[in-house]
Amino acid sequence: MKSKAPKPKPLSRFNYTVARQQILDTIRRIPKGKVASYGQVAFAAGWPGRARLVARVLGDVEASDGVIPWQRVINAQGKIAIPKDSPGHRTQIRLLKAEGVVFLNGKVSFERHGWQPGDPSPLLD
DNA sequence: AAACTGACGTGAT
DNA sequence: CATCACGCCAGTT
Repeated sequence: MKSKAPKPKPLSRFNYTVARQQILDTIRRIPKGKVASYGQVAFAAGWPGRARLVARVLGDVEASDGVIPWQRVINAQGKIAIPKDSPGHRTQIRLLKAEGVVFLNGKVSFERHGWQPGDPSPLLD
């Protein structure tokens, strides 16, 4: 059998405004020195399977959203999701290194820095 | 309305 | 480990 069935998800008309707020709140809970993948954030925010929604929200994020530790969200491969050439790419690496995140071969080890929703929520860090 | 575009994820090659 | 192909989702063209 080759079915993959990661179990999509029914769900009906969601509200981008609401979803965005939940996603940003979730990201705010990631402690300094830790990282989470897009899919992980989506799941923790209550939108399983919406990794791309998280990406979109982060892309739209502005100063008006307050302090969002956006740099702590990377892809499931432990790599920076922003295009290599983009200036944001280097910025993200700089910010993460500044908080103690270690890069090995351009990748972050979830084993070492992976955030778990059960961890204490600094809520400010 | 159809096609295209991504700061995604996963399994196969 | 690098690529590719798909699946998925919401916003843009």
